[in-house]
Amino acid sequence: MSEISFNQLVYGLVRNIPSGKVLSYGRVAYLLDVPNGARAVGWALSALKDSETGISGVPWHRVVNAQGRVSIKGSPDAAMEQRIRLEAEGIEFDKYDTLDMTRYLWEPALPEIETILVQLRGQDAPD
DNA sequence: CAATTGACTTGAT
DNA sequence: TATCAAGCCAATT
Repeated sequence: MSEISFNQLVYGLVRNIPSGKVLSYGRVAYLLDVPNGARAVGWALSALKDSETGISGVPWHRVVNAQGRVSIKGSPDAAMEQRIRLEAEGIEFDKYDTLDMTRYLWEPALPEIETILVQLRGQDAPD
C-alpha cells in the first residue's frame, strides 16, 4: 500500500476551506499534524498544475501567510490573481495589503477537522 | 543518500 | 513597519 502524500493531504484540506475564509500555511501544517511544516505547505501549493486549480480544483488562493498577506514569490501575476480571487469572495485588504486574520481565519471545530482527515487518509489504501 | 529549494514562521533588532 | 537569522519540512536533484 502507499500512504497518501503530504501534498495530497494539503490539497484535500485546502479544498475544505469555505469561500470568504482563509488559512495560513502554518495553520494548514498544524491541522495536518505537522506543526512546523509551513514551508512544505507552500511548496505543495506551488507545485499545483493549472489543471488542478479550476472550478473543481484546489482553492489555493485561500492560503496566505500568518500575517494575513499574499505570499507568492516569483510571480507577480499569480500574487495579483490570488488577491483578486480573495476580494471576489468578499475579503478586504487594508492599506498595507493585509487582510484581518481575526476576521477571515477559518477556525473549524476539532471534530470537523478530524472527520476531514479521516476521509483524506481513508480514500487511500487504509492498510 | 546528501544537498538544495522555497507560496513559512517566530523572535529579535 | 522592515530586516535578519534560525529552525523546520517534503519533494527534487
